[in-house]
Amino acid sequence: MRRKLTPRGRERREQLMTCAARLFAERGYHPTSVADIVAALGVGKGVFYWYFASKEELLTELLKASNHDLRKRQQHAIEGVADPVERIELGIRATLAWFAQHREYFAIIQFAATDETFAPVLARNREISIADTIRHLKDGIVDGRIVDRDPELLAHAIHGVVAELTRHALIEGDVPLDEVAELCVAFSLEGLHA
Amino acid sequence: MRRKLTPRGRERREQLMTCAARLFAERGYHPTSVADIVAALGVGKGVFYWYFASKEELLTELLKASNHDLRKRQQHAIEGVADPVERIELGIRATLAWFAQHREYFAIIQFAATDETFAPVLARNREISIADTIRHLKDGIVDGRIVDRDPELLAHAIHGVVAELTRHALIEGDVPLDEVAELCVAFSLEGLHA
DNA sequence: CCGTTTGTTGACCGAGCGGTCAAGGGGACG
DNA sequence: CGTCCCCTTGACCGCTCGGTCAACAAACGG
Repeated sequence: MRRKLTPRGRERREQLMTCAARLFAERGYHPTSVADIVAALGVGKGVFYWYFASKEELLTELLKASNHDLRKRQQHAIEGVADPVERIELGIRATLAWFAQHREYFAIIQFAATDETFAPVLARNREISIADTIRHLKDGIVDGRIVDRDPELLAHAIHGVVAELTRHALIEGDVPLDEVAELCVAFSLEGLHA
Repeated sequence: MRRKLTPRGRERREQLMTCAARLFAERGYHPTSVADIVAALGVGKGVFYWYFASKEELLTELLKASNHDLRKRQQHAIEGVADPVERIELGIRATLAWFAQHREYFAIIQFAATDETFAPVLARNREISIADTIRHLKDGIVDGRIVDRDPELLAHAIHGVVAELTRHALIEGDVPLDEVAELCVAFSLEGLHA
């Protein structure tokens, strides 16, 4: 494993990450061997360990990079919008749109949550995201537009709706994404109430 | 592996399942070896393969048995209640109460969802549960008490809220379960609306 | 008291894993 | 051309895994 990379090296590293992400998503982390990853790229095993210290480190990098990318997209989506309820809505839509473009990561993240080696990384990612949501919720509560309940629990509830409906939309290919996003927002704002 | 078991045999089988469930929850499925399981029980390796054809079969049995138990509890909870909204509420509370008593299974189920070997079993369990919820939702929609939106998506939304808040309540030990159940119900019924 | 069935043991096996490393290619630069 | 250094190779290592099996113990019915 080396730290300084030439442009060529940086590309290889990215190839490895992309390829590994696809395989992890398809077959799972443990069942995918390092040999599988390098074979899929048609290179020798040493290449892997030139760019990563271990299989474990690769997944950690994958989790960090994907979360960074998602977060960037969310922030870009709500940029310049003041209304807290609207910010929540735009955040939800951005999240769904991101996962639609990076389907592989859903399975990977879900696995990582079950493995105590990676759970900490994921927990940190989630905490940040929850904290963001809590901020908007508090603003909305102050404005009297959002029900006055524990913002942390509310934030988790929203995350739950988004996560499960994202999963459903990604697996059942026939559900139009817009419709799902619509319902995520509507359900979060109004619940089942007629 | 044998099919006919004496009472003594049935007890051993249960010991293995309980023990394995604990280890799977603590360390994960793949990282827990069959040797670990039998060692934790202080028996030889042959015992495992007397009761189960494979490690895979054990987890499948675990998933089926746990789902059967949860479902029994849900049905018992809503038994004799006619009102659809109330049935949904009682179902949610029963689910949370069951997971509070069987914490191990949350991690196990979450892992199983990420492994294509076990995903089908889990998908079937979920389908059944979603179908139950859909029935109540449709009743509520007919009554005009529930918003007229796609019941399937609504059912998934409810499941998402319950799953995520259950996870949060189980991991953050300090959140009182009643309060979480309360919010699950309130959020599902009214959303964020003030 | 013996035969049968049920349950248990732990050494053993082949396979596959994550990870190492000595050796060698090839582009850039003098 | 020589000589760096980045990158690549793939045989190899130690180890653990899921799973097998011949032998044996314990319980039970007759």
